[in-house]
Amino acid sequence: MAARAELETLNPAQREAVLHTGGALLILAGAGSGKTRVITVKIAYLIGELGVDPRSILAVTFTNKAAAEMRARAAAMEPAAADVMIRTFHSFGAWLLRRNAAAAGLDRGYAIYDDDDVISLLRTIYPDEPRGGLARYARQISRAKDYTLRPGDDLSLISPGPELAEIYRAYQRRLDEIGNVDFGDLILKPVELLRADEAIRRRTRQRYRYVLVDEYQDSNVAQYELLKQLCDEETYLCVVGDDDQSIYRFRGAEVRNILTFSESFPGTMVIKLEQNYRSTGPILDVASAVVQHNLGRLGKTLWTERTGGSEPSLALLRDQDEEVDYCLDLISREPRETAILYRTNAQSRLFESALIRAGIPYRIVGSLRFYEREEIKDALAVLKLCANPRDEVSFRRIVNKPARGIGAKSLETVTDALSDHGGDVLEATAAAAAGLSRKAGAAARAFGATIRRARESLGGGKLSDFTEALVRELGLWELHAEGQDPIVAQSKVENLEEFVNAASLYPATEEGLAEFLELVELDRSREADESLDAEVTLITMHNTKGLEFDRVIVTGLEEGLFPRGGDEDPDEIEEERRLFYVAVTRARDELFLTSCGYRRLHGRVMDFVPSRFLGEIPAELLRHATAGGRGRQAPGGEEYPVGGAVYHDDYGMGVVTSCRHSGSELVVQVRFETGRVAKFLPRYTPLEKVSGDDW
DNA sequence: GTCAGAAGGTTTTTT
DNA sequence: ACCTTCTGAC
Repeated sequence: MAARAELETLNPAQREAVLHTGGALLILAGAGSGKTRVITVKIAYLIGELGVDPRSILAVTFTNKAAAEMRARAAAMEPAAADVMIRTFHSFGAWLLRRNAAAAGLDRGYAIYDDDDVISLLRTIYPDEPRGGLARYARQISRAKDYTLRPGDDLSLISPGPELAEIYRAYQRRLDEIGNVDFGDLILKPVELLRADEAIRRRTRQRYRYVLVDEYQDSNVAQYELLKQLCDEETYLCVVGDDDQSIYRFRGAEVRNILTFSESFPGTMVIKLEQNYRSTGPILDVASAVVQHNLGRLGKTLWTERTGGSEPSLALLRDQDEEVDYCLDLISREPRETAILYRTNAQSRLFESALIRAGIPYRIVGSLRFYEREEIKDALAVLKLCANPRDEVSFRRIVNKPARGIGAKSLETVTDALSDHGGDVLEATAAAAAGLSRKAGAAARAFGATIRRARESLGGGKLSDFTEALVRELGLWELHAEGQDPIVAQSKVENLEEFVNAASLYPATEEGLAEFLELVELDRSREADESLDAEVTLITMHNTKGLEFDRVIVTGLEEGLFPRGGDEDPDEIEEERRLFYVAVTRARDELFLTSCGYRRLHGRVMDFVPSRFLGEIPAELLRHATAGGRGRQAPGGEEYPVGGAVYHDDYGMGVVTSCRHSGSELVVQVRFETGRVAKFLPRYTPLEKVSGDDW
């Protein structure tokens, strides 16, 4: 269907958003309100009806999946949309840097370091620092870049002391010497490039007259700065997002970007998309009731024409085992597309083993990622080293894998020689080989020669053949094929084959290699088992964004687990509340909530009180389910007098410090003789009242 | 270099 | 509880 016909099927707000021209536009699109549709129709309309050159449109998303979907849907309406620049923020940044490599101080063959590579690089600078410390530095540096901060800037926002500046400076110097970039650089470097180079800035602005941004609530400060650099007074900027779905603060996303968009871009028009096409009314009521408790929001109320629908249900359960039973019971009683949502990945385990036991096929999203597997990272390191012989991180990963006698001592000799060879590890290896032991020297020479020969052979043929031959020649294929566990080995070989296969679309040239590496580094979202169409999906709440299911079970609604942490940071609680909103609005037809009285966490059993979010839902919106599974114990309803003595099997004697109702639950707080204070639900946790005589 | 056992540390993770 | 990382002995 062409854009014009498509327009007729939109609701008035959607149509207004598509037709809007002039100044900046902020589309506040509630969950399930058809925002992707609006963007894609807008792209098709610009091209097909307004005659806009598709090459002058830039559409930015956060995930490759979203970009691919946008491209496909726009092209279905308007074939010329194939020429629109539709990319993720990072991929656009990488493209801009590759295109202006010299001006950005980079080699065209630069590779992108992922988080693990960043830690490895930090380790070369701080060899004695434990991994946890390095990971913290890596996080802080990454966060600093999210805020466009450089080592010389005030970093107190990220970390109080002076040490971060020094670490960041040393890290960046080393990274620049190597000539690679990290994820943060893919945004920050383009910002700096556009700021510093007027000609490139002018050229880029002249090319993109229309800039569209999806999921704007997830943008960070650096991405905002990039938009600022891309847009002049004449650029048409349209951002789409939902402040209530901003859930990546911990990664540097700034809700303020969307909250203050109108001030940042004067003359902004705001259009709200509030009609939801996904969920039933009662489900939206639950979502709205909770998210309304947030102070920092623009405010929007979802509504739907979908009347009826079953009442969302809350089950207060004794523990995880009952929770698992409850979910399986729902699934087997009435099979249909169901997603089991949880806050932390650790919670998936019990569900997984129960589903296996019950013989119910399931799909787990986001567990072990393809590109994080050892064998794949090895193969990637091989290619990265071919692309950039200054890549010390990749060199270190594979130079002695499989073991060929190049130990720590030999490595040190090689890296000591680096500065004499412009950082080229292959040259340094050749030069240092003479100073090594006979065995290490020969091995190092052979390793270096293999990589060098491979680099020289670039220029034709298929990248898949190139990759396989090299990985085999280096002994990595054999290493992984002959692990102790034949099942593991089998899967490793299959992964390597899949990796090689992915490279077959690229030529074995320098450009082909760089392109393939970029694709792989920037698109690691694919799951190993995405083809499996099971009815049951296990997934973290974060991972559900953009997805929808007939039936959703939100599990683990317990204070301390969800929301996580205490009351210290109100912003954090608001973020968790948005996560609840995201989770609930994934459901089309049925919503179930569960909360456990106690659960095993970090090896010990801990008591939990129902999540505050449950208390924020008016009682009439929820049906209270009785527990399935095994029977409950301890009759509820009995009051515990404050000051009265109680006995708990694990904690011993204590005094009641408070006793109140939370929803329909009686919550008792006890201070034990040990000094420990804990809350209990007497309905699930045996808490024996002790008369004064027994003390 | 490899292995076993100890110690440590545990949110979420589009790129 | 569980998984990764560090350590010391062979």
